[in-house]
Amino acid sequence: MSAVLKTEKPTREHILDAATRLMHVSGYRGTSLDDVLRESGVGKGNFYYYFKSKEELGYAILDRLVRGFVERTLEPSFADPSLPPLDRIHRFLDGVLETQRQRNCVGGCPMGNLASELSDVHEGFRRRLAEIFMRWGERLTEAVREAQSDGSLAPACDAGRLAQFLVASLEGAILMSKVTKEIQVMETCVCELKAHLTHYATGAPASINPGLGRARTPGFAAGTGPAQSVGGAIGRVGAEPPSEL
Amino acid sequence: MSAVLKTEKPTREHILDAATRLMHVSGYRGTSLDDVLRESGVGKGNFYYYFKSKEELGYAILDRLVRGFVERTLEPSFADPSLPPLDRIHRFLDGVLETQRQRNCVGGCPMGNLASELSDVHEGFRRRLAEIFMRWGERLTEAVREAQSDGSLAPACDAGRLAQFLVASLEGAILMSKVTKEIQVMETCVCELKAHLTHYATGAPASINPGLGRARTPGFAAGTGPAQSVGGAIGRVGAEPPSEL
DNA sequence: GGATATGTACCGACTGGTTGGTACAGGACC
DNA sequence: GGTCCTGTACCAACCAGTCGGTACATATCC
Repeated sequence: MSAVLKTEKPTREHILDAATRLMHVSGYRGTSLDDVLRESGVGKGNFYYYFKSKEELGYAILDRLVRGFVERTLEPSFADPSLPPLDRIHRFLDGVLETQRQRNCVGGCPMGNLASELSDVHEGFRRRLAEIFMRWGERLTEAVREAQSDGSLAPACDAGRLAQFLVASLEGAILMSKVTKEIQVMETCVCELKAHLTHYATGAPASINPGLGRARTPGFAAGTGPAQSVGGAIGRVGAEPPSEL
Repeated sequence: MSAVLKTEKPTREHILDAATRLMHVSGYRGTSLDDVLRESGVGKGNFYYYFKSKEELGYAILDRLVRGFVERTLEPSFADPSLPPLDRIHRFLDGVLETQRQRNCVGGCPMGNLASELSDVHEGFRRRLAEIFMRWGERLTEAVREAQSDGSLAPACDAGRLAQFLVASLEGAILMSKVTKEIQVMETCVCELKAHLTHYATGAPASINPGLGRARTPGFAAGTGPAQSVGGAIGRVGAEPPSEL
């Protein structure tokens, strides 16, 4: 023991880690306090010392989640000065895709999940989530504007609306690859979104979608069976969660 | 009373109606059996006469939901011979948008909600949902192909991938307008999707997004507050549910 | 420096209520 | 009288949240 490093890892952080992991897979309602306590090894009384309710735990998770997302995914892409503005957007899209690939399509977007689960049932969560998505959209808008003043995107295009569309489509893409458990769905969507951006490029005559993708992915072709879930991937997330979203 | 019309409305249907309504807003886990029983006025023993478990009730809801969606939204759009193929796709997109508008952005897509809530937690639901989205995508693929052979969409474009993208983006758009409670978000996305299709048109030089929308909607512009929820819209769905999705 | 007090961190039993599900008795209709 | 329905009483498991109490390090006072 001794006083070598007193702050080994504060209990509050332990709770947040466990709860974030569990709720990412099972949702807010699907995760009981007892689950969180068991997973984190913290007693009940201790939990209520740090959080006054499950609701407040949820808020704390959301706060930490969005901070991690901004720091680890959003800003590293958009604030990279070595990349041309349009490439920064591409890198962002690829980043989100890679996160889903690393997770084997398990969990989806934690913010999107909470939005789906709680928006119509808990106004406090709804408001916070709406604000999170708005901020995300605003940051993307900025990135689009940079690409416009750089000349790689047409200035006539409404940056805010395009950004809104990108956010929504990404969320949908994550959800669809979560339900099909096929990363190919997300690959297709990201590729299609890049094509959409390209179409707004200043002088581009527009390329056509199959040419942009990797290795000719299937899409909805013949009536082959769906899913064939990745062996035991359900509920298993590689040890340390790679990163948020 | 009397035998005028014996099948006034079978109990099973009553249960399904109530459960569908409740789960659309509160989700699968957020809706208890007691809620369903209270809402439908059916006793517990009676419920378990028709359904052997809550899970089976969920499956039944899903079956009815997808049937309704195909009959009331998908086919009326895609099977309309009076419309040129590309317009059929537009009409479908508009239909989904209108449904959300009528619902005041409450509920979102019931299939999308279940997918988000259960995909990583219940393999049976996940498989069924994946198949539903696949069938939906296949029907859209067909529609895209018709537009291709008609000449209004470029034949080089991969119909399956485009359809997959449309489904995912629509789901994302519904989710985002559910969380922001602003139909404008969905309007923007639908408009952007139409533009995306236009870009794949055979000879089109591509129009730019603001020109396609209605009345110049805001997007992510200044840092104005979000949401400002529609007066009392939360949880309120206009008497009879207008239609599914 | 020793007794007293205070604040932080923690524990696990307990409460009242809800959950999905069962058992079973009685009614309606043929 | 038997099959098809239906209402009610009941169950164990689980839920979020409360409670009384403990351990301990640091301050306060004499």
